[in-house]
Amino acid sequence: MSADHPPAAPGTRFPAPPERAARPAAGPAPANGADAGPKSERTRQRILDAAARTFRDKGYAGTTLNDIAVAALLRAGSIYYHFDSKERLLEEVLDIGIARVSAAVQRAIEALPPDISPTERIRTGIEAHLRSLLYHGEYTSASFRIFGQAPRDVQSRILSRRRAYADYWRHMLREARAAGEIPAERDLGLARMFLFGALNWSVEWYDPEKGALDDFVREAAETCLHGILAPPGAGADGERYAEGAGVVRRER
Amino acid sequence: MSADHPPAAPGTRFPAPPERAARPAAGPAPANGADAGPKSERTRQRILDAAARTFRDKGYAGTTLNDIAVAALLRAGSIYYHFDSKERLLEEVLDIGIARVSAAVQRAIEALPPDISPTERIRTGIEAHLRSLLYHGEYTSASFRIFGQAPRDVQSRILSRRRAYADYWRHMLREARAAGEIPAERDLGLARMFLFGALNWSVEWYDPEKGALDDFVREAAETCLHGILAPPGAGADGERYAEGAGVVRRER
DNA sequence: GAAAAATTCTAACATCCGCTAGAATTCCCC
DNA sequence: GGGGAATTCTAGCGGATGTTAGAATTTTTC
Repeated sequence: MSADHPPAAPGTRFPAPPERAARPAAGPAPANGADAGPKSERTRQRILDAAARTFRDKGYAGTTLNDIAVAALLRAGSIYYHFDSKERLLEEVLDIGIARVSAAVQRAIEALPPDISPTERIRTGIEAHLRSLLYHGEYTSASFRIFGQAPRDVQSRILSRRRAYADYWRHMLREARAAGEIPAERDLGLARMFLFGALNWSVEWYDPEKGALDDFVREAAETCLHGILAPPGAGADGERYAEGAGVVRRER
Repeated sequence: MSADHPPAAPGTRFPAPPERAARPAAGPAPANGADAGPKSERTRQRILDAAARTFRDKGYAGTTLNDIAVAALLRAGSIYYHFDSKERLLEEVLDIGIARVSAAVQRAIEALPPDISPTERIRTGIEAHLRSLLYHGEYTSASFRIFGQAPRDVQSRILSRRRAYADYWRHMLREARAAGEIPAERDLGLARMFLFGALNWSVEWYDPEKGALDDFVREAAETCLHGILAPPGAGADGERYAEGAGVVRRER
């Protein structure tokens, strides 16, 4: 929005590099573990993180390389040492995003006892999907929020991963129907897209201040599975429909 | 993407104005009805239409005034005769968008018999909302798709109208609960946001080629009201859960 | 601690963007 | 059909943007 780095006064070599800020502390030795790579691979991470957050907040076209650079504590030109272009940066953010959601959901479901019902698998999937979007989900939320803004060729390169994730859900829903837990008339494609819509839209309005994520996620799954109207699956006793139930509870 | 209007060859006055294309046919006399205004108010409309479509497709920051101008069959500078700035153009598109959805939903619901159940009112609202998004809905879909990309001050100026629409739904949901048609434990705020999410996300994927809008809209309401799992409200006979129901019907 | 490799910075280029001034053209009314 | 108003166009300004080249600096290696 504003000029962040005015040109150096002539004679001065460095015009106050943007808060060189605590040179990542480095630690004893990067141990070459999972992500604390060879050396200043750390910078790459910092740029990616900054890009994910900025893309998510300002959109793709609305984000400047300088925005990202400022957030990553370096200058715009330096980004090109780590990434070929703004497009590739976007591509990687999008890719990491779905990969994480996909992994989180799969992991959560595979951790369930093998004989659990398809419905419970779906419920777990919903909760995991939401969690990965809303809890430290800069990549995941960016991935869903700005996919539609990405250039065509980036979209198509990301598409295979997205398709795989969709297939995973398609499969789950079919199993639920095969088990007789989804009525035969229900259009599974539509149901799946509406489910994605309900879940993904939450990044537009969810406010972590407003309540515990656990409660939110549980209630969310309930609403998706049983709809706005229907009674919660468990008890199914008619009393819940008793007159006078119109008291406002904790509506936002 | 590419340079659409190369500078005029010196000596040539007009470098082929971009397909002056069938000067809107004009008709006998504008009759000064609802929207066929005084005179070249028509141009204003053309610009607005082009802006709605382009904003929706490319996002706000991703849209150039030249993009809009090309789609509206004039040059970028001419837009300023009708609108003060790109921001105001956006503002008007967003405003028209919610106004239309809001009006369509309200109209549909008010056309119902007065003694109809809250549930049926909600169902009608869902169908009307979807219809106004998906059928010739350049403004409506733009309004929901790019609101989050709009500059803060534009958002806040649009907010009152959006809030009014949200209140309308809040009211309907409360009445449904008061009538005992929504269980007391259901969080109405969450339900409403999930509903909006499911509906609004449809502009990201709905393909009019894939089937009649009427069928789509009906099935959509059913899914939102009763969830993915529950049986369709009408019959409620258990047979629908019969074994072997896992045949794929018309999944996308 | 010096040489080599890796990383970051500066400065600039070419392009495009939103926007404006003023000339050119078109429209409309009498 | 002539004249004044309405509308559109051209041309360009100032600034921002993605990107690049090469110098400067830091880090690593011996």
